Amino acid sequence: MHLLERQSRETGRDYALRTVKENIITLELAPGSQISENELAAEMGLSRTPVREALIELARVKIIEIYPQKKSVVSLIDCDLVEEARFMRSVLECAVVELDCQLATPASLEPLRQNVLLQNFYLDSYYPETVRELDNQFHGILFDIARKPEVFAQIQNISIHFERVRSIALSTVKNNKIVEDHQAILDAISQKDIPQARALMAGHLDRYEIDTDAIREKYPQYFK
Amino acid sequence: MHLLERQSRETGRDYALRTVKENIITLELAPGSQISENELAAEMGLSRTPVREALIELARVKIIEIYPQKKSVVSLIDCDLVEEARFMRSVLECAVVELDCQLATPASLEPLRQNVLLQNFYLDSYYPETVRELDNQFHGILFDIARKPEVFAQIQNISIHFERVRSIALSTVKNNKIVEDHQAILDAISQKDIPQARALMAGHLDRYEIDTDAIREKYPQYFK
DNA sequence: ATTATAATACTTGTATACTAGAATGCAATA
DNA sequence: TATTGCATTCTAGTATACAAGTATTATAAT
Repeated sequence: MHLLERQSRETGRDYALRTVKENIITLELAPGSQISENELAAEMGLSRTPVREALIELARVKIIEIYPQKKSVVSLIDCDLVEEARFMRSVLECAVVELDCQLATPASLEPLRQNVLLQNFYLDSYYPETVRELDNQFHGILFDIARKPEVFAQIQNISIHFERVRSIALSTVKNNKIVEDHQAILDAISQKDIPQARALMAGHLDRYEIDTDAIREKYPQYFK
Repeated sequence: MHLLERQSRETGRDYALRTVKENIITLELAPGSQISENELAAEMGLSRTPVREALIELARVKIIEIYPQKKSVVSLIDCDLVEEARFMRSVLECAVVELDCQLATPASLEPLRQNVLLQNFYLDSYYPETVRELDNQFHGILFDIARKPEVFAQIQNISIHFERVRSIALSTVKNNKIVEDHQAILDAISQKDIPQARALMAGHLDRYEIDTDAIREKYPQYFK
């Protein structure tokens, strides 16, 4: 497992959660692989308690499955769940960009502009993690402008199914399409063009859906 | 605190979660009141561990706030959060009834019909808990028909903010309006009338929003 | 009387010990 | 050889002990 640096004031539980989550998304902890509270605890230099608390949280969104007294495994990729996550995001994000068109001001759009600039900057540098982080930030800012930060937080829980698939796709799929999408969405919001913004967002999130089949070809053992 | 009956095979954590959640919704654990892992554990006949795990889960949706090494409290009613929960539900439920109009068959609608019949039956009997349970079931069935069960599960997490407000409102607001809404939504789905179904659902969920102000008048100390 | 300080009694966070159940492997027996 | 049974060794669930931080309270000094 790839260990992250533990941040100051970060509780053991938060550290464990962040680490395990990251390793699941990057497939370092592969779909279907067994995980042990004891092993993880030892690797991260923690006791079982904080690790266990983190795993419970991950089990709640079905990204890991806990079989009591038997074992815990990283869930296989479940296309139904990925579709549910996509549906949830798509529906909510489209509603949010509509709010953004109504609520955005030049000032509140500035962080968004900065973000897209950074995305363009890192596009050719090949830092996949940074690109993914900026992508997440972009969407998070949209929820902030719409004053729905907690909705975004809740979406992110189930979105891990989505992100795991996406992290595979990012290596093979051109990121420039994604950044172009973001730029176009930003422009539509600036012009307060609600139908256009909604359509662009819907198309943007659809991009990831298409990739699923290709990934399944490549890694069939990762799928349910 | 009002103790529930522990179900067979229910883990201590699930029992604690169910109990605390119920007591928060019914205001038995009032907004703003301090809670202690030790006290709760003693009351429920458990140790701190399963209780603590339940509280962590509730803190994740901000229905309780944990101040490390200080205390934990039941969150005051936060109108912004209630609005976010309402927004999330409204947007997703409207999208789901649209799917229902497309996917529903006479057979798959049968559970929904049964549910509405039961709601009418209990309407005059004054079992507020049963009515609330049937209400939840109604909405859950809509998500099942649309094949989005996990989305419903996730919504329910944040919806506790909503439900807490609703549980106060139910005593004062006429339930028959709600059951009438449900009947009308069911009819619209049967007729595959998408615009009507969406409009009815939106109006249905709006009912709860209106009540918030009245409750605030009555229990100002419960609000942030 | 008031203020400062120290003791103490709480809180949650973490580590560890113990319990119960399930799987595995080995040995004994048919 | 095949099968049964027991022991070992996993697992997660729970209980408890301890650590670290905060608030309160009491006591003592000014």
